[in-house]
Amino acid sequence: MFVRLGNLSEAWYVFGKMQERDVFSWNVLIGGYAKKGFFDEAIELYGRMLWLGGAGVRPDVYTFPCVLRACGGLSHWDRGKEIHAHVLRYGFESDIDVLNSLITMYVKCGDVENGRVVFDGMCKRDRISWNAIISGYFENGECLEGLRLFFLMRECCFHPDLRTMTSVISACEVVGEESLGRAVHGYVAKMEYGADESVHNSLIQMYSSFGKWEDAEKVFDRIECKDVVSWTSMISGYNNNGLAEKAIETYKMMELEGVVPDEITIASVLSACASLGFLDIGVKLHELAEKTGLVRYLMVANALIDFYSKCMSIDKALEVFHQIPDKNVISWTSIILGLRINNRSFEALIYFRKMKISLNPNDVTLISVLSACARIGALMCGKEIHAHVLRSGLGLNGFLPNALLDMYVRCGRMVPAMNQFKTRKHDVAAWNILLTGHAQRGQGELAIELFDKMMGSKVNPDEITFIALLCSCSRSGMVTEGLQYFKSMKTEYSITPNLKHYACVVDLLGRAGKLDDAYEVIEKMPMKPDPPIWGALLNACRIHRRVDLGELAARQIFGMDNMSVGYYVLLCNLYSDSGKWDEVARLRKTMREMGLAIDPGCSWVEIKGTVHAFLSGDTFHPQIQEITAVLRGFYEKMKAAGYSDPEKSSIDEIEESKSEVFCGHSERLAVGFALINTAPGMPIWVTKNLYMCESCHDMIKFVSKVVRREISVRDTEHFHHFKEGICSCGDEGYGEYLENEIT
DNA sequence: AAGGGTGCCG
Repeated sequence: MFVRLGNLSEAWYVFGKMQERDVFSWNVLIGGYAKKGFFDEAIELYGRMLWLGGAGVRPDVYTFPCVLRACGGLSHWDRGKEIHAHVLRYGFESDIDVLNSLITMYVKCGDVENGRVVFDGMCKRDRISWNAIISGYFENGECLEGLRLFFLMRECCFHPDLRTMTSVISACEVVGEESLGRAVHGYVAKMEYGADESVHNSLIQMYSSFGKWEDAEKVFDRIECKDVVSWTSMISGYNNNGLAEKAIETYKMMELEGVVPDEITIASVLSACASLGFLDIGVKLHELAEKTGLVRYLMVANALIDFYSKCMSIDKALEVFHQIPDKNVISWTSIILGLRINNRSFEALIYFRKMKISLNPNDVTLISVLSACARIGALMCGKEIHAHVLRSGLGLNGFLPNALLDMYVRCGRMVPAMNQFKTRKHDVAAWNILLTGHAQRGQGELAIELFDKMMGSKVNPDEITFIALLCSCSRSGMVTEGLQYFKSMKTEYSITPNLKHYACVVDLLGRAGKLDDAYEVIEKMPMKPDPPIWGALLNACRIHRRVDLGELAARQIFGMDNMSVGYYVLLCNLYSDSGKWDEVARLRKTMREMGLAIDPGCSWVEIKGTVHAFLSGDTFHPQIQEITAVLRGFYEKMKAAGYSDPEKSSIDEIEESKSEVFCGHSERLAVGFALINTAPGMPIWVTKNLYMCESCHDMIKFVSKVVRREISVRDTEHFHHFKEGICSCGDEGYGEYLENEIT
């Protein structure tokens, strides 16, 4: 009685008082513990029964299933094997229930082979035997063998039940058997009792994973009593098919229906908010999770980190991260990636070091860290990860090889990049990474050569391929070629140009001085131009000092309620380059009133494997006195050689520019620091988060000549390679980059 | 028995 009431301690007490304990009383107790999930206790009791039970007490057809279930639940293979021996010793080798539970035990311990041996040895089998072995194969990843047995089951005239069908449906999903999945769906629809929620839920999941979200929707709509799993399956189905808006709509409907979300629902909806940048809805979900206590689930906290990061609220993400008591790999990976996305790659590397103390990074972690290394030119750190990848064998598939390739390309190391490229089969992304590398160096000819090679290798170009290609043409002034490729996108490769391609074309024409043509492209394009398109025009107007058209572009951008500082800076530079100082002052005032802060310039330089970061106007660096002295020395020499400062006042980095002597720009500081801390003659590699200014460009050119060192500065757009007083960009921001490999 | 959080190249 007490067992049935769930009061096990009371039952144990009564059991202890009993004078005579027969098999039945042992069974009741063992079964009670096993059913409640107290598997250790159940196994312990079974042991006592054998030792203390006395001559008359032997395990029977009821005892074995209970204790085997406990072994399966704990994945105690050794114990299970021992009990298998007991089954044979006590003569139950032909009892169907006992053998069925043996199959289940082996399967749960991950040993489907021994389960199969038991199954094959049975002289009679029932539906449960078939279910046990079939779902065993599915659970252990051998879906094909499971499906084979499923067909065999029907040949043997056993009718599968709903449980069988649920596993079969998820097996179809795993092996990607869409037509079989559809057939199973048809079969289920004709089943005697009709399908239940779990069958429908797995159908939703299966169709979603095939990208057939409309079919998933049909199944979902037909479910009469949708439970939390049905709703969540549909939400994540939309999510995985890139329909985050629909995912959020579905969640709202679920709320209206009064279904209570659980931790998985919250995580899925947060993921939808993250991809859409819906800060307010996500914040509400956060509040809900706090109120209901669901934040305690690691999955929810991790989803929150990702959500805040992608909504550019990295400080909130950090707050959530630091509140997690036991962070797992995903928590760390999410915060590292979040810092990377929010332009805080330097800190991302610091978090990676901290993480490694207690946890082993996985492939996704390494991809995120490599991406951070690529942003700040942390070559040594990237190489360290490369070594780790080779040691761990993680790098053979997935995104890791391309992440390594990207890291080498962005760090300017083309030789290891090409080695990385050559060692493996390349997909579109790999080609795109190399193309992007050429675009950054303004190597239009090389980009076209590479594109031809790519076409020769039967890899289909995608939309990103054309962005890289158009970019390369634009930076090299190859207008005709660029326009030709733009046209061929649709005609030859059936890729419809998107907003980004149009932005490239506007840039292509604009940079070449064909400003009116660029404007015409914008006017005639089939979709509504977005801020980056007008931004490309504005930038072209800045280069060619066309105030009227630039103002028109700026009005369009500001009319779209855009809060990005970059466009204000561009307009400001257009005014200052054109000598319109009143307008500059007016615009700066507006910016101050709007509370728009200009991103601080930041440069990084890696010395002996350590990345050093410099902010513009940095005065706190321990070696700042020395750095300033060195730079001042060069400045004096330059002036003596007849150099005069450029007239314009750039507000790219700091408002009160100290341009007369020493502008304090971060790339200068980084170069100065590297000069002091590396051996003479050694090359210097600097990475910067904004564009280089003209005065720094002049100065570094001069420095490269005086100290006879090669200096590379990679800014957001180009690689500048300074050697003997000449820059690879040809002082135009574009030009030939001389490949010069130093590792 | 069914649903889940992190990912390269504009």
